[in-house]
Amino acid sequence: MSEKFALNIEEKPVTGTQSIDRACDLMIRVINSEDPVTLSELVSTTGLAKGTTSRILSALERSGLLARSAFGGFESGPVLNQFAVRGGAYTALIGSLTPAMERIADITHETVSLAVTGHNGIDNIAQVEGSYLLGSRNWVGESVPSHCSAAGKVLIAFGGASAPSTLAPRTTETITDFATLDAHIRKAREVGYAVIRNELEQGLISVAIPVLDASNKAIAALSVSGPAERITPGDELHIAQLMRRELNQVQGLKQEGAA
Amino acid sequence: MSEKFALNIEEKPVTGTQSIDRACDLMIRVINSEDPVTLSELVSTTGLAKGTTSRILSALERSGLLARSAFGGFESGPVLNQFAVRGGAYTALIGSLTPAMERIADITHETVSLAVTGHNGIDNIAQVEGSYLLGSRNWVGESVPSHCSAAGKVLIAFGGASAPSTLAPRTTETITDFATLDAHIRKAREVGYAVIRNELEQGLISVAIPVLDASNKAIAALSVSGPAERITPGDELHIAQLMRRELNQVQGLKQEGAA
DNA sequence: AACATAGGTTCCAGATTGTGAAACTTGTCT
DNA sequence: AGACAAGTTTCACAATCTGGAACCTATGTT
Repeated sequence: MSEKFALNIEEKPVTGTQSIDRACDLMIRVINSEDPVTLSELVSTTGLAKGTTSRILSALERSGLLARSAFGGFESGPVLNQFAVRGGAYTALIGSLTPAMERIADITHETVSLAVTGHNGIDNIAQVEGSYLLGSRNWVGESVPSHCSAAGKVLIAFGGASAPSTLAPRTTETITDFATLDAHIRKAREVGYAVIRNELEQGLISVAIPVLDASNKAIAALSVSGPAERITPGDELHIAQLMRRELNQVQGLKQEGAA
Repeated sequence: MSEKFALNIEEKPVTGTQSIDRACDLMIRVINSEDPVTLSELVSTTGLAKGTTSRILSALERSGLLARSAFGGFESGPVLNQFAVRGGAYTALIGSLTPAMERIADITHETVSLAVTGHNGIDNIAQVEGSYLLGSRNWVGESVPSHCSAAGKVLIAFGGASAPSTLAPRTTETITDFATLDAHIRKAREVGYAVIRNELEQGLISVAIPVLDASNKAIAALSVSGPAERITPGDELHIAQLMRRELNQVQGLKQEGAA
């Protein structure tokens, strides 16, 4: 009944951190950009005053989080780059699952991906290429909406993500109403895997299973993706079973059936 | 002549960013820590008020830069972890030099390291192990002072870093006066490589050459490290020449002899 | 069960701090 | 030279952040 309202309640006032929020916003814009971002670009995209932006960026630079590129513009600084070479927080997870992902890629010849719940959608954190020439490009480091990715659906189904507040369409087949999404989530919870067919991009099929922790909560999603010509509806179950089988070989992830 | 003064002038007033400076400090403490850091720990180490710390950390969490660990405490958040899997700013450099580093390790059997100028010293960003059992441990992600590392000396000598303001001793042989350091820097500039013998740690020898950009400015340093028993003073030149030879094979780094 | 403690969040009055317009540099193109 | 673009600094003002204290809420103790 409260579905109509459930989405708008997110807003909280949150005060006392204006400058920090602005600094975070600037920093994220800089590190998420391929190329260095100039002060003026940031001024025009954020709408902040030029002086304010300059002052904040200088502070971020002083701390080493950001740096000025030799050719002008801001980019990630030594502190963050150093953090990156250490590998971030996902290293252990990626390391333990890579062998399984490689075996799955060997068998299916399709691209195998690992994704986690991110700050704004589902984040792809690792990928192993299949042998087909036609396959997914490398999308490590990118995010996709949870309602139109197989990984997103299983993560929602198994408690690893919450449903998005808006269902933006990506194709004509993207799920755009909550009732349908809910049906897919329930189905995923029932059968243990989720599928997208043309919902993220025309012709792209993806099958995902959850990576569960000791309490059966999803901490990540493992998926196989390929073109509709190769992955038929009849293949979905087999792919899911194959992934489950390989994942069960992996040590130290969960104790099966901790009821 | 002005050497006596040159060191104390660093201090600038810098105002208008108190809260951002504090946020950066907290963030850096969190991401540089192995394990999640709790609010109370941060309160006691920084001396900030509890309420202030809580508010700042919440803002950082809200932005996705930090996150709360499932077991309590703060750790790197999805935005930074995602940045890390994309590889940070050093990916291209590491990728292009890794083959050369592996060949050097094959030939010398010693540990080969790549380092850049960091926010606070020299940052090790990649390493290839030699075959000896006795060798350097993996110090990727760690920093060393520039005056007692071979990488630091060449980076200073070839314009990639500035000399440190204080020369803290690490061993009895660490250079602690600027005149001696200056002599080493000049020598490095002259012969094209730098050496440390017991200056960082007793028994540790390291030979480094600069990785130059198109304008002959050092952007990184390549080094070979091993125990004094294996790397004699007579070996230093050969190691440097070997590294230079392998580095010259690498495409796209610089045009040799650009006036 | 009541109590105590630790770890964290929220509140609020007050002034320190951050703000933004404009002036000022610095560098680049015509 | 002159004009322009990009970035930094200045300054008066008040909005924003501060920090102490009160307030939660688990967890452990008697």
